[in-house]
Amino acid sequence: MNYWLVKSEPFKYSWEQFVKDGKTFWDGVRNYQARNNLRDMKKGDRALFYHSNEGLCVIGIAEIAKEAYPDPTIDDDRWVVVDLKPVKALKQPVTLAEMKQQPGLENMGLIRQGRLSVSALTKEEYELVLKMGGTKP
DNA sequence: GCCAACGTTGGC
DNA sequence: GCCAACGTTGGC
Repeated sequence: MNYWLVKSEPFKYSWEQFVKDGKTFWDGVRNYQARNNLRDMKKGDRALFYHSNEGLCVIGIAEIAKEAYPDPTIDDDRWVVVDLKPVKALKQPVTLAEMKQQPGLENMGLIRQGRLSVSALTKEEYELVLKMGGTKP
């Protein structure tokens, strides 16, 4: 099982909307590194759902429901999407500021390379963030 | 709204 | 294939 972190601007697609939809395909990735991460996702992997721009916090957990397939929204086979479904919200959102202060998270993709919209997490990082959010895996 | 970080593009 | 210019992202 692998662990990931995906970012979304709440204006564009919020956690609330995600929960309401029950499932979504993760499109709009136009960055090769992020794309490669998407391709590495396996069904059943877990991903933290992060709100950028507003909130600046990890707000919930998603699960990969379907592995990467060509982006249906554009005619360009360079880009792929994955299907995600919500698992649960964190009891307590974990903010970027908290994660920056947290020993053990200094190598997180989100902190080292803030602009990357899809990044990989280690199991330790993933579990630490959940713990900070008062949530059991 | 500003600015830093980073990726991409295009001229040579 | 290098590198400067430019565009985009996202935190502050």
